[in-house]
Amino acid sequence: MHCNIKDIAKEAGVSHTTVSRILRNKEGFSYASETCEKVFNLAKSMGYTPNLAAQLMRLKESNFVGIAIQPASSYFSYILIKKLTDEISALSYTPVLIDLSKNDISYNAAANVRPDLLCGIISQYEGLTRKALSLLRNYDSEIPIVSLGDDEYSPGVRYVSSDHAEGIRKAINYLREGGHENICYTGHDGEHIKRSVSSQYSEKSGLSHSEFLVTYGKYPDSFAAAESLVEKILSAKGITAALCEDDEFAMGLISGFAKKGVRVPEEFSVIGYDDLPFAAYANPPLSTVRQNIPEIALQTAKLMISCIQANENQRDLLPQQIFVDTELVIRTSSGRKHI
Amino acid sequence: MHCNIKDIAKEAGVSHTTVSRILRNKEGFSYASETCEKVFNLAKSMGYTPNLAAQLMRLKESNFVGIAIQPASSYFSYILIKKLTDEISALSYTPVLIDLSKNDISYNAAANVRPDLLCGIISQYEGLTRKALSLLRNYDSEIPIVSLGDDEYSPGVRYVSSDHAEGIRKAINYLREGGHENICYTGHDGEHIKRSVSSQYSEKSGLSHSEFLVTYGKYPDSFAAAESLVEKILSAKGITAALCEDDEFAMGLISGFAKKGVRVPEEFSVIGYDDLPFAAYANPPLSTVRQNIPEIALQTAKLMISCIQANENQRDLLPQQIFVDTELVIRTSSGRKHI
DNA sequence: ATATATAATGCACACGTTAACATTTAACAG
DNA sequence: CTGTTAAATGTTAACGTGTGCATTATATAT
Repeated sequence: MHCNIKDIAKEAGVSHTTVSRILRNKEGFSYASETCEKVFNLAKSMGYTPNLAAQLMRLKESNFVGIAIQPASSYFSYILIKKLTDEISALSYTPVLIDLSKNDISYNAAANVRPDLLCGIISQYEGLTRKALSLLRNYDSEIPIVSLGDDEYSPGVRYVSSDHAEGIRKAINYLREGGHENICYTGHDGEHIKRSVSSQYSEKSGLSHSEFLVTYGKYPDSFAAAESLVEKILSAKGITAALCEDDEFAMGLISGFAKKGVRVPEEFSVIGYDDLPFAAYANPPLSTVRQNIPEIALQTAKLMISCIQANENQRDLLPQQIFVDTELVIRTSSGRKHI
Repeated sequence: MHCNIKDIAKEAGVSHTTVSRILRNKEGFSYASETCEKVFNLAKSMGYTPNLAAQLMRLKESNFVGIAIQPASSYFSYILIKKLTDEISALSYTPVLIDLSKNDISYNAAANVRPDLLCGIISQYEGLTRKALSLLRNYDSEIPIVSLGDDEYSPGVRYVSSDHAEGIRKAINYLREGGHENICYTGHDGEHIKRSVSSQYSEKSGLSHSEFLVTYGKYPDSFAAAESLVEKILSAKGITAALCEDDEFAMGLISGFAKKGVRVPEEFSVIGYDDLPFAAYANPPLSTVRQNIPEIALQTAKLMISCIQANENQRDLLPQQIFVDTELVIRTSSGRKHI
């Protein structure tokens, strides 16, 4: 059997309180150094580890950080989530993947982890953040939320995001300098869109709203959505370059062009977004806007834990948004306008 | 504040025991239907949810299923893990990502979730399974482990895996029928290899050991590893086709060939493995052996939960291994031998 | 009418931990 | 020698839940 602090106390000839205070090295208490040593040694030799359930019940604060992920996720999301769980673990917190879509409040044995057991929530996009907020309201809980990706609309929710406006502007400027006059921004305006293709970007990045070409309806992934957009792009005469929502979309577009006999980059320039692992190995290798995933994960984890550990006053000092720089990576799928 | 069963009891004019037994609808107790109704209604209107920490402490069994993931993961792993967490959630258990590489036993406040809090562990490959087993031994815990991918060597560990021997055989047979006589199986023999490229498969799938061409050393991903293998393949004269460890490797290989001016599939046939989302949109579209990820996830989750819920006798009846069928998907990166 | 079963409930404790509130001893100032 | 302070430790209660062991009232069997 697994031992507890009372077992150690009995063995050491002290009270279990003493053991608790020494092992958790509570400040404000002075213990004889020999007592401390005895307790530490016994804890080690007896293989003691604290009972997390009891701690949780007593302290009413866990080290579980909930990560709300969307049902259908892109490669980008997966990589980001993985990095994020690593960073959270590294900060001595425990990442728990929570499924907010099924997470109803019920008096039955808890199916999913509920907000009252978590010390913080990281949510993957606006929609989930709203869901999390409404759940928290039911629990009248005050645990902090950090959102991945920009969310201007959820009050009190901090977020970490790539600086998309700047990233898009860099790509557009590059294309314009290459002689492209008619550029479109392409993506999928579905339920699970990663970055909102909204007018806020058009202003910031110098695109007009008419330059947005997006797909609607259900597609299994970005690839399929992109392929379906090819006809639309070709029928809108004069467009010579596309900036895509993500690298998958770019690959789908190139695949669709290939089927129509349109050569990339000779006849059409395509720029992806994210710089996923496959981007450099695609045919042609993808020009793309790289998102700094490790940095996003690190900043998100740090902001989350800071929020958790801060008291109310300190929390006010923490940044409301953190923007992470992107990098334009030029490979072969884009070039100067030829025709 | 969040209410508990005593609050409900007071409101209903019954003892908290009554509330507990009714809400958890314990068999063997008969309660007046009006009492039941009153309690149910109060639980709902007061927004009651059980305190998981207290339940955990009292029952000494959690619904946390630990998922041990390797530090560097492939796209395949990410998709599988996501599906797996969905299935586990659907079965009313809570998936917790655990990082076994850092999970030491310590008397400090538990940094990561420890095995004694989990009701089961799913581990992603052999190496992690061994780590988990050794941790569990320290805790003298008997919680079940299910491994993803075949692991013949860990006693008592059940596993779910694609039938790789059959998958590889199908691909090899297809290539042979296409006139290819010299085929190589390529992959990366690194620390985090997904499927062990070992002699067990050569026998089962009809490949000789000399037909394995693998990379060694550190590479950031399968793509890079594959590119580095191109010279080796070309210098071993006569090889006209390669079956790859995964689709990333196949894409890397094709990219490497392109840089050397070798055309795929005209001069060389490449077959991937997994059928990742990008495979159909690669240029050329990838022939590949599809792994049925949803089915693997489903079977793994079901086996895990069955193990958890089974008593010792029932557990003996559960399958030791489950093999999931693969499917050969022929696209454009492979064809008949031309030269 | 008495014994027996069963429906309907309550009491009190235990799980392992932390914390508020003591208590004892020694040191040290006046 | 008394009063005060600090060092070093202990007592006890509490967190919310589930369960073993009662208890009461009612129905049914003999």
